[in-house]
Amino acid sequence: MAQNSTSTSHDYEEKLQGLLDVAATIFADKGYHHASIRDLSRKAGVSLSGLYYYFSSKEELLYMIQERSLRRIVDSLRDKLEDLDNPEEKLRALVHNHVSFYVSNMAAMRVITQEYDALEGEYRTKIRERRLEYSNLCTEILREVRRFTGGGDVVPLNVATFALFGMMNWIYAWYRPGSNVPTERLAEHLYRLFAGGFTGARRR
Amino acid sequence: MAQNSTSTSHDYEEKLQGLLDVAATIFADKGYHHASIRDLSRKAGVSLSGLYYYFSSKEELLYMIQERSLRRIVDSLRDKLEDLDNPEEKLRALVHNHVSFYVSNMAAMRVITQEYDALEGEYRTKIRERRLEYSNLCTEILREVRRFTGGGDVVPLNVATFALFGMMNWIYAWYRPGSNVPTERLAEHLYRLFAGGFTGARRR
Amino acid sequence: MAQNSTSTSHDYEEKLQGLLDVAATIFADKGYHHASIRDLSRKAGVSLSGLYYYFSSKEELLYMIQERSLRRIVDSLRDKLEDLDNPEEKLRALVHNHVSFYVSNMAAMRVITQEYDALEGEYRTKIRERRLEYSNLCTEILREVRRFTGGGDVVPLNVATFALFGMMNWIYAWYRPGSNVPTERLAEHLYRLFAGGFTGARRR
Amino acid sequence: MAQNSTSTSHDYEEKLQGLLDVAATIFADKGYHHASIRDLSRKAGVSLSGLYYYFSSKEELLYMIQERSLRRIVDSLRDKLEDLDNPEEKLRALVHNHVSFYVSNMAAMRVITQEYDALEGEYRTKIRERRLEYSNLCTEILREVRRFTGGGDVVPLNVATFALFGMMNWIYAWYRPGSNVPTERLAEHLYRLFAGGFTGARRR
DNA sequence: AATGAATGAGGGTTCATTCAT
DNA sequence: CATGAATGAACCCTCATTCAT
Repeated sequence: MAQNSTSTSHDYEEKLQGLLDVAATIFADKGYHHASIRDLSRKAGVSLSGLYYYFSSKEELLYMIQERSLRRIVDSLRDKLEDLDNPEEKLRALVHNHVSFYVSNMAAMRVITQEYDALEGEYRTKIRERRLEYSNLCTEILREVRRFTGGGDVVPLNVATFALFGMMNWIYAWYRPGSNVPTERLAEHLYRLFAGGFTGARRR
Repeated sequence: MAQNSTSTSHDYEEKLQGLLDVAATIFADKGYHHASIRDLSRKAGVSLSGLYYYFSSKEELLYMIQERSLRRIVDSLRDKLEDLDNPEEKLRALVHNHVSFYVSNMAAMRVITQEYDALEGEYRTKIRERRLEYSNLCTEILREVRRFTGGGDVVPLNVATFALFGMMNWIYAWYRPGSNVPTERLAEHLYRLFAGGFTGARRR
Repeated sequence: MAQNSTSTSHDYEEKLQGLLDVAATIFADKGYHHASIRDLSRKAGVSLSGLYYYFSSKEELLYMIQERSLRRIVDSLRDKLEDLDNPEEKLRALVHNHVSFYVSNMAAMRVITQEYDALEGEYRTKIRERRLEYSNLCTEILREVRRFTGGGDVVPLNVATFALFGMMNWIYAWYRPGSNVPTERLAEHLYRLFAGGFTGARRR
Repeated sequence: MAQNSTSTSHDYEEKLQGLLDVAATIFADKGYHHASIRDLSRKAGVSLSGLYYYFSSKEELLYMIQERSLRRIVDSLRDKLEDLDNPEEKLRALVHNHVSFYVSNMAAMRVITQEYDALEGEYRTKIRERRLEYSNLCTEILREVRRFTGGGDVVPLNVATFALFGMMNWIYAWYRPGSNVPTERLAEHLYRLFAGGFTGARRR
């Protein structure tokens, strides 16, 4: 209950996350390569060298942004799936989870979507694994949906998976939160567009 | 008819297009900001300063790549639409046109998709106009489709438009030509996924 | 006799010497300027700032390493000289003392040999004095040898002195302890090479 | 005979060599790691970035300095050896060649002597080979000398080789050209010191 | 129509050192 | 005694671009 330690790793974590947030914004705005550590230094009010106490390279910074957001989005999805049995509801949960997370973390999600190629070596490998984990989760749900609705397998599951992610990840290019389409509704639109095509694609 | 001048604008045009192609590949690979004019000089076998005879800045290079490809894709679409009356066939033509062009010009299309923000000022304005022209074309077709199939207007047309482009533009992230899904079939898959959802979204 | 204080200058001295040893190794390996205090912090298992309790600057660290080793080598030489009368034996003692100390303190000796120029101001002055003391000792012995063997003074004493130190200080560049030439023998080889030339140089 | 080309690779070579000379001086003065490319830029009157037209990294600069001097000293030695048969004369030529080159190229030679460890990878390998070539040449001459003078093999040839180089390479630490010992005489002193010990070492 | 040589601005990163705790 | 957190200065290097030739 007591919470009286003066300076703990809690402070560190908080400051680090703050830096990651600012960095995500900058990376989203100018692109990873065009963004400079000096930009971050300026916006975060931390000296250039002081930043390196929190990460050891610009690339690690990029990695941390991607890793943390991917983990959060997948964790939050798994949470929601636990309470659901109906495959279509699961798919619906996935879309709503993704879209809602995307909109509230536009910067980080855009970085994930656009700056994967900027990672190299081990960083890239680890992020690839996390992405794969996520898309596999999606593919499995789609498999259940198809089994459940009895649709023909006209469209390969992986094509469908990527089509869905394409629809959702393109959001950054046009959608602005606070527009006349609320996020909830946007998610529902995308869900219906995709699900309608996916389950209905059998007849033809 | 005469073609006897030793060095004509034909040569110039050919060489320029060659440079644009190489540049598109590099920009697609490394991203606009990370790519360097030196990379282009090396890959194209032209001296660094020699390049500046063909374009006046790196940004103009980026602009030309985007402008030319956008023009070609829209022109080719308009061509195909002329012969069609059925709205669903028009939508189908749009998807096939986009996907087929995308796959055979992966580099340039990726640059269009990902490096729009790298443009500034007048360049950006002009490309925005071309993009708008293209997406308006799409929205109009969707409007016709909806009128034709009599679907309810659950999903706003602009949302649908962007969803469709999202699906198609995500191709670069996963599809490799020569895979076991031929381009033709890929286009058909995407068309059915989208059209099924878009026209079927009324019932629910 | 009493040794009951919990933390004495003995502890301090011991820890300091440990740090100097580690530092000497690092300086020898990477060179003074290329080595970083962070390297020392890592290798010594002491925090970066914690190091500054033991020395006040990187340069002082370098100074202490050189000063202590120079003092030890000269002290040990003086000790040995006390028991000797024969000039040639004195020269032999000098060579053996130097070589044996050099090999067992390769790191520090290499630092002395190579990083004198890195010192500035007072530090440099003090080390210069110690070096001078040592080389004067050598020159004096050579003078005695020459008087004793009656050789002509073809080779100036200072040239001979530096030639001798050159031979001995180059050891770091090629000799590895544990090779098939034991240190004792190495010293004897160098002694004979030099003494033979120095005392024999008269005839010609 | 005509030599009227306006701007040729001759200019380039000349400028490069000039830069290498200035760089060698700086490296000799401050040490490779402590010296900065900015120092070179300043002293050479060339912009920082302009330097990179002539070399691609600080390390390549170091490599070129070492490589060129090593080649020159070995080439010049081979030249002189061609006219000689007597082994002792060959040894004498080696010492005179080394010392005279050393003194007239003090900076570069000091860099070779002191900054070998700063090289890494391929650069290091190549310089090691050149050094080996040189020291092998020396060892072979010593072998001939021993055979010729019939001395016992008390001192291993490699020990003798390194002792000789040690004597000669220590020059930078004390000798100043223009002192009261002319270079010619210095070389002769060192030759006699070494040769006397090496050939005389048999008697004992 | 093309190039070699050069530049200023800015990039990411490391460094020795400090200071409150 | 020892540390975590921070900093200013300096580092090497790359960049898009220019200009005389």
